[in-house]
Amino acid sequence: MIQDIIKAQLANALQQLYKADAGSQGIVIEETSPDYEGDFTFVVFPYLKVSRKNPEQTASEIGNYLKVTFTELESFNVIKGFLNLSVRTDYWLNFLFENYQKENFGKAEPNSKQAVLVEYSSPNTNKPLHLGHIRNNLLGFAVAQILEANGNIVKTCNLVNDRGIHICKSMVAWMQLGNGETPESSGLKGDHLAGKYYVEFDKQYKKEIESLRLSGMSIEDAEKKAPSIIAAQDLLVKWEAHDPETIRVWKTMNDWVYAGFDETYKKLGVRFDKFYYESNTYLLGKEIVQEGLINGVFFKKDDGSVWIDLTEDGLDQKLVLRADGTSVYITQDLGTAELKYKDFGCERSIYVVGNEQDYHFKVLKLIASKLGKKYAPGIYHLSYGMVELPHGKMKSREGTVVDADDLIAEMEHTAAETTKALGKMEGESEADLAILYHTIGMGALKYFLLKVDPKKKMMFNPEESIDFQGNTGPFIQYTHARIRSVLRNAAGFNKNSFDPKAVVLSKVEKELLVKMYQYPLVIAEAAKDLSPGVLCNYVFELAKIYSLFYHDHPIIKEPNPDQKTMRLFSCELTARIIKSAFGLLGIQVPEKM
RNA sequence: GGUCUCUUAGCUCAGCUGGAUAGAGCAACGGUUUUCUAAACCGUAGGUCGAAGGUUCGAGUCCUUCAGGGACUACCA
Repeated sequence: MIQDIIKAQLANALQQLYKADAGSQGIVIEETSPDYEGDFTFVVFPYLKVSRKNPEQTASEIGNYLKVTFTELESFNVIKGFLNLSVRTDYWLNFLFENYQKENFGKAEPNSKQAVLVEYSSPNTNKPLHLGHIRNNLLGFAVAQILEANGNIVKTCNLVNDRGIHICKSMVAWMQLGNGETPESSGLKGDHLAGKYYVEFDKQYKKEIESLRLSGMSIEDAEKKAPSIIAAQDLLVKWEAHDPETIRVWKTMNDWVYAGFDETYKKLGVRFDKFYYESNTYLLGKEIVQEGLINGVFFKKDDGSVWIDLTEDGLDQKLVLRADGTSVYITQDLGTAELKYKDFGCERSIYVVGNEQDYHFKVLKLIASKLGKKYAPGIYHLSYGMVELPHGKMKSREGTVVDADDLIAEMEHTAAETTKALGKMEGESEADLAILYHTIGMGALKYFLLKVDPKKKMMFNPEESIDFQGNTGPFIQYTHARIRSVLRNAAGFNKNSFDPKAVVLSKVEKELLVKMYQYPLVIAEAAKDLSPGVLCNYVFELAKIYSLFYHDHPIIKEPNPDQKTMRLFSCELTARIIKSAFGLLGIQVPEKM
């Protein structure tokens, strides 16, 4: 990379001129701001102490030194303490020529880096997926893809929360009110059917609490004594005792939900290497408790419950095993971590889970490391922010959710309307159009969710539809479609005649080349930060520069064959990068739209 | 109460380990199509980066305090 060469050159210059031992690692250069002439900028302020000259003199001195030693340097200019360096045009043209037809440009050597396990999605099986889950799924998928492109070996898994009191609530309501309703008989998708009874349960439960309260009971008591909740708790006990009828209903309902999830996952385009089910893992972790007791990490209270004291680490005491010997959430997760390590052998393990569980994962990692687990340092909670509506957080029970399937359907619908209104796709088959609408609708939705920093909470207003113009998925997809159209029209053009010396680069043309040159670095940065947003920003900037280039320069009609070739190569590489980057984000790009 | 976190244009968001005059998109207003796809391009307007101190050559970025949001602080998962 040219950046490394520049840094080495600068380090050498500082050494020779001022005897400053910076080492190329310590040198920082940045992209020159567009308002100034140059490609890269070196800020000399930190080195005034060693140069003992004013900023301008120092920068000029370094610039003049580089002019002699650095052959790729075209020119330089100095403004205050900023040394702006321009790289020779040849360098960028050679880059283009060498890479324009590389299928995997930007991606690191596959399987060249550490193995990583990414756990994401992890749904509850009592209700359908909503917008928050979509964010989780897209993030998990994109992060896995990005890590893979970065050279990591990546495995993905999904820990399905298929048991517990919330599942029993749906079951109770269905058993009492369902009259044997099934997805077939109701025409409802399985997960939506289960969700319907989850809501039914809550309605009935609330009514019961209300009437108990009217009869003089306190709220706390009413919440515990309401017949519905008692029924649900009974059911949980029966489930744990493997009562055949309970297990049968549980299995039936869960299977409906899985069929529903499967459909939604397909529409979202996410996949998993392995599914874990909590019904199989919820008893895990007890051996670890024993282990911790033996080596003194845990302690037992008089009632028999087992705890860990994390007060030294600024946290509280935390229960790891109940007095009756049953495990709690953290116990299970410790056990599951062990299981995952056994299954995949990944020392690095990423959990894509909402930021409401920051505390839990802090504790998990801390306990694992106190237990001396090899995988403890590699536990990483990719803590993403909630998706909020104008009224606040989404709550399934209260029906204030943006349903995943509804939203996907709406996005496809809007894509169809917009496409029809533009009228460019007339004559295409219905089947092709359906695929296109899905591609564009999902492109808009995915880009919308992925472009914001995962760590930050984000706002979604259902009243305002997601844009298809500007900084959006469809704009970038459109840029790709446009390039493909140019390349189709240019088919048959003889690309052999390419003499770099006969080419002149305009400002935009050069900007485009420099932008494309950055792609490998952007993948590495996105992987380092586990942030698909970095990639979104990059590909948007690329598409913008391309659009300007396209607007200002003829491509097919360019008379100079070398210039024309250079432009076609630029088109080709831009299209490849857009397709590649969007691929990592899980977004398809159309040939026409 | 304690811990964590957020606050940048009317709205939604960028801003890399401190660097030049704080950037996009949407919304508003005006312009560009006999020419390779106008889901595009160009322009105008819009900001005391929540507030106040501090650190230094330099702070949206680091530190402190305060204000206002949010999350967590379950023998629920």
